[in-house]
Amino acid sequence: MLQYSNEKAYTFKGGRVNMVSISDVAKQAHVSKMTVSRVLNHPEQVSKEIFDTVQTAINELGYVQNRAGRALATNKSYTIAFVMLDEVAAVDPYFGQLVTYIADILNQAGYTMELHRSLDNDFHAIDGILVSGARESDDAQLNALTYPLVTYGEQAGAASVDVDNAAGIKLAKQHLVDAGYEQLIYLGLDLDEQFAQARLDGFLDSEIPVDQNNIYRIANDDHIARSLVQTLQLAPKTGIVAATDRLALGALYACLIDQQAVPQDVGIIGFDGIFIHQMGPLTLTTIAQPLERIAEAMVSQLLEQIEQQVRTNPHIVLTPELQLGDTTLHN
Amino acid sequence: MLQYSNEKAYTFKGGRVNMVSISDVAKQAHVSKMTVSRVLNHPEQVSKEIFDTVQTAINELGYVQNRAGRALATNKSYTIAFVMLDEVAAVDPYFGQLVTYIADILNQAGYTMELHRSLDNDFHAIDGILVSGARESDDAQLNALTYPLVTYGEQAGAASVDVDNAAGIKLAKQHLVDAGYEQLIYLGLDLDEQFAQARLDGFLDSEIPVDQNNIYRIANDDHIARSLVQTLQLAPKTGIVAATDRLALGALYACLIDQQAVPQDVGIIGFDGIFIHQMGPLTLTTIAQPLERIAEAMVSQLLEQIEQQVRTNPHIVLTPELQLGDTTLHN
DNA sequence: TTGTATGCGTTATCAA
DNA sequence: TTGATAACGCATACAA
Repeated sequence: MLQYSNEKAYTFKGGRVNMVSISDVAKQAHVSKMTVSRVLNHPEQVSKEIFDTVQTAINELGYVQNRAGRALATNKSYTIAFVMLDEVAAVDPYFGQLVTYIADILNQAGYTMELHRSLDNDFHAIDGILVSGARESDDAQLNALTYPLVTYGEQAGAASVDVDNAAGIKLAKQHLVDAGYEQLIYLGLDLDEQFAQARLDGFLDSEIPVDQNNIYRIANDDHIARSLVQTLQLAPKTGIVAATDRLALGALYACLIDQQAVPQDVGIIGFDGIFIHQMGPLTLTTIAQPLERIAEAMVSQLLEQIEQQVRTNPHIVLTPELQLGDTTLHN
Repeated sequence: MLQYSNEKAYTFKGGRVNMVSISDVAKQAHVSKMTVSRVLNHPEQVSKEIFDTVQTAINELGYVQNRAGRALATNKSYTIAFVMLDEVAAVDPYFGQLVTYIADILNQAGYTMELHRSLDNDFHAIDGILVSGARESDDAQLNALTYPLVTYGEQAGAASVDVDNAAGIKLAKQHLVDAGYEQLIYLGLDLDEQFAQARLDGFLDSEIPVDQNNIYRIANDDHIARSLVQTLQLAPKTGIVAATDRLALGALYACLIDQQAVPQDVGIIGFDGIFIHQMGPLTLTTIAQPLERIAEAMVSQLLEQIEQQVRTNPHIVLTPELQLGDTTLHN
């Protein structure tokens, strides 16, 4: 099923085209290579006249800096590795957003982002590493890395950026109570990971007492959540706190199928706020992870380590925000 | 809301740690630099004894090749730029999968993948470019690039890999007819893009005649699709062909709310098969884009250009596949 | 089979 | 303010 049609074909002379180097620019501008280098890196040290001459030459020749040469000379590559250890199938939409934000922010700072999917390969020519989806079993490998490093999610022995998961769930509870829901149910994850535990802890927080019998822990699957919720006898004015938007969506389906009025009789609030919350028959009310702020924090912490040439291990915690949708009552 | 706790802090001596070079290995193994280089690049030219000695030295010292040095010497960087021009919010889950496949495949081939989000920045130190989400307005910029280039989706003057959208929709029609649905409705996109037109063309294909009055074109939004379908009088045994899974999901919501039996009375089939199709109360039957094959085709076509040092413009078309779900009747 | 000399493009150092 | 020289780490060409 392949269609080939060679309309235009030209060779890349000598491997690549456009091999204008700093020497070519220097010749064209009748100055030394160093002067050209200074125009690029320390323009304040160059006289206005020469600066203009060199700039003109650069434009005329279409000179583009060769990063390999610079990397070799400066021992800096202006490249950051983003290592994505999560299973994409499980975290899909979140991944796309995070990687995009990080790439954009790094780009603005003059860096390039490489994408890696494993810690096993050697890293070459990078100035630092960002990691998402690391587990405890990755600790040894992470600690063996000799690069500036920031992880997403708490990690021993490494700088990290994380969301305050417990605070997020407390926010969710408060919102449901404020909206007049009287009985709270928790649809949680049966995962043995730190964030899952923290979200459960948030639900168990004593400020708003809850009934231990109303806590369920299942896999992060909307179909399973739907089945579970369909077995429950939901009293009027029930508020469902789901540990993820995906679970919340399952609860919503259950209500829809069983003719429960959402948000009048049952309120549903999810967690994450990334794509999935808007994929239901109703837009979910959710606790939104501040992905852009997460990306910014990860990058700025990493660049600080690079600049200071010191590896530090701060644990930066960001508070998620309530994002109103159509599955809870509110003004 | 920041918590800092510096447990361990050490400096990166001289910018980075671990600056073992080929010279250090050579010294340790009592050979010349060239012999070390050969062990790495042409092991067959080296005697077994020396090979082992050098390998031992490499392991002992923890030597990692410096890519900048190699790039400078060989004029190859073993780095590919993947330029993602799509709006992430619109194509979210698809993007995550594609970029992941491409990164993995490139990695296996010994390449590193950089992620870019614009064609505006200069590209340095790359061997080739992959592009997704280009529009006609990007043609000029793409043609100005002097690197080996492959785009996803048809593009003038560049090699491209695309899905046979018309064939996919024809597959969908055939499946619905085979399943016994008698009246076909098309829920299409109002976009002015090539793929949207191709999918419509597939529905209009004369092999299975359709009624022009049963064609609707809207934005790619499940809420809008739901509203639209709710206004339709769906005769029993109606088959809905949706141009995207997101539109199909909207149709499914409409049926659910209006108590139409899916798949018994109404059959629904989507297009894309990436994440969204499994996010509904029922798993969608869909025409799945072969993302992994797309990624493989893009990479292999690009590497071929790089190897041959020739820019060619084949148009590679891949056929999508029917993926059965719970929204159509079948055995 | 192994070693020597040279150059890739850039920047830092030092001298003018 | 500008320029000459050396160095970064590696691989190619050539010599031994």
